Amino acid sequence: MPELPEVETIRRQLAPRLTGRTLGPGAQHPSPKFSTASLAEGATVTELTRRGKYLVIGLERAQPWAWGPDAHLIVHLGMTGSLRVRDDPPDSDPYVRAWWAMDDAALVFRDVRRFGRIAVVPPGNYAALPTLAALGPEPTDATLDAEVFWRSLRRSRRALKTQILSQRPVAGVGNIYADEAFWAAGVNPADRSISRDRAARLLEAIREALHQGIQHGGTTLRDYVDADGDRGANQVHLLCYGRAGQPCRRCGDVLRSRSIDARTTTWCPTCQPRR
DNA sequence: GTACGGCCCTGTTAGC
DNA sequence: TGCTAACAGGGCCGTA
Repeated sequence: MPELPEVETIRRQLAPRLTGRTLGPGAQHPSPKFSTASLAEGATVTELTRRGKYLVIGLERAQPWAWGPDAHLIVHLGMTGSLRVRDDPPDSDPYVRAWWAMDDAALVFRDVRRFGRIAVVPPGNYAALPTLAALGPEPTDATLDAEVFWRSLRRSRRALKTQILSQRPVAGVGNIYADEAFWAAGVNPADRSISRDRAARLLEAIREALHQGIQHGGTTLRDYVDADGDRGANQVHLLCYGRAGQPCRRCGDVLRSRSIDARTTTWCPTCQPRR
C-alpha cells in the first residue's frame, strides 16, 4: 500500500518522463473519485511534487480552467493504485480507472480496489480533499522539531498510532511505516500520551523508517509497483510490521498483534511497554 | 472541535 | 471441490 516512500519513488521516476508533456484525451471511471481526471486533458505538465501520500502534478493550459490557466492534478494511490507511463493502450485492462494519451504512450492510473482518488483543482485549493487540506508537515520539514511534534501529539488523547495515521502530526506515514517506527522508538502505539523525550525518539524513528523505505524503492507486500512496474525491496527489511507471532529481532519476545483504529498493529510487549 | 464507527471496494485466504 | 465469510486498510462522512 503506497505510503510516502512509495509515492516519492514514483514521483522521482515520473518527473523526467512527464514534465513538459501534454496530456491528451483518454478515459475515466464514472465514479466521482476518478471522473474529474478528464479536466486534465489538453494540459501540459509543469512539475511533479508530493505532499504526504499525495502526488501533486502541476498543469498549465492555453485554454484556461474556470479558475485560471494553472491547475493541480492530485493523485492518491489508495491501497492498490499505480501510476505509470505505458506504451500499450490500456483499453483491455478492467482495473484502469483513468488514463491520458501522450503522443505514442499513455499515462495510466490503475487501481483494483478503487481506494485511490484523482482530482483536478486550482493550485493549492484542496478543499475537495480534506486530509490533504489539513495535512501536517513533511517529515523533512526543518520546522518540525521534537518540540513541535510533541506539542502536536499532546493536543489529542487518541491512541498515538491513530494520531500518526491521521496525517496531522506528520504527513505520509501509513500502517507499515508506523509499526516500524513505533517499534524502533520503543513506543507503544496504543499509548494516549507521550513524554517529550519519547516523542523525539518517535519522530527520529519515523524519519529513519521513511528514509529507508525510499532508499529501497518502497515496500511491496502484494500490489505496489513503481512507475516502471517494478516491485519495491523494503519488505525484506521490515522488522515489525506483519511479523506478529514471530520473535522480536531485538529482545526475542513474541511480537503481538491487535487492532487500533481498525488497523492491524504489530508490537513487542517487552520493547514497547504501555506507559 | 474531537472521538468514534461505518462505509467504500475487491482479491485473497481461511473455514466449513 | 466449491461455497461463504472474514480480512486487508486510507480517507471520508455522519453521529454523538
